[in-house]
Amino acid sequence: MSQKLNQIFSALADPTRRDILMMLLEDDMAVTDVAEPFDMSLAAISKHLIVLSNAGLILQERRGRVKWCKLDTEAIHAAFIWIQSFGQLDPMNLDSFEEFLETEKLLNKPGST
Amino acid sequence: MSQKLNQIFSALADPTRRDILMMLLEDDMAVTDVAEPFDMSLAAISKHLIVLSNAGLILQERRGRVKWCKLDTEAIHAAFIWIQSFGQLDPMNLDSFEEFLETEKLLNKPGST
DNA sequence: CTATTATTCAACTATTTGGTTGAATAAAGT
DNA sequence: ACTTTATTCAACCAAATAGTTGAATAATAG
Repeated sequence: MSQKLNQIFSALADPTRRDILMMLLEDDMAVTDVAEPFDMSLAAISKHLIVLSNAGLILQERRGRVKWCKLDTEAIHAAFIWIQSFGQLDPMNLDSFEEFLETEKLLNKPGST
Repeated sequence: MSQKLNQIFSALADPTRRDILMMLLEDDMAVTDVAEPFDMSLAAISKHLIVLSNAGLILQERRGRVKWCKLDTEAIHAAFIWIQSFGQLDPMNLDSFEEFLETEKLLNKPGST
């Protein structure tokens, strides 16, 4: 579980990989097509895709000589849940929650207890 | 912005650092107290705290010879927003959304277009 | 002033990461 | 069969990461 979160967060820590995920939001893609917009070798993209796959952020399925990549929501969901549970952020009221935290920050100076 | 997300996610990718954040959820702590439960040198924890601080996940404030660490919600909020915008996850309806995605998975096989 | 406590710095090490290139494999197309 | 297309493998490299230890700095206590 902790190990899985390690993989998910470190996969998300790379901007190329986040871009890939965004691209896959549009549609499933072959490895070559994923690589196309990047100024980077195909092998490098292939490695990024393996990292994403190991983290459970994408699924890869070979069809003939093409390997299709598609989003897998499982991992992103796990990350989402972790962050959500962290500090009981209320996603429906982020703005007001933010205000609350701003107030907290002012009131709850370190050492004030 | 992208750079900030890099820092936030890679800070969250380490289990020691996630543990530290969880500890700080309880209360603000001095560096030495943060280090106490870990089987690791103080210097190592100090470095982890600097990583968390650089990512904007915590704030550190020196009071006398003690440096207090407290959560900063700014960064976790940014990560939350990124993930939330990703795939338009509706946090209030995660279960039904999950079901939706399961259905999508079955219908939207790669190469089905 | 001296000792103690809290924290960081500096130097070093091992491992991981993100990239490269060229060769290898796999599946079609002709 | 031969060629092209899609992807990965293997070997390599530079930089970053996570840890160590011992010395240095900073502030408080006696």
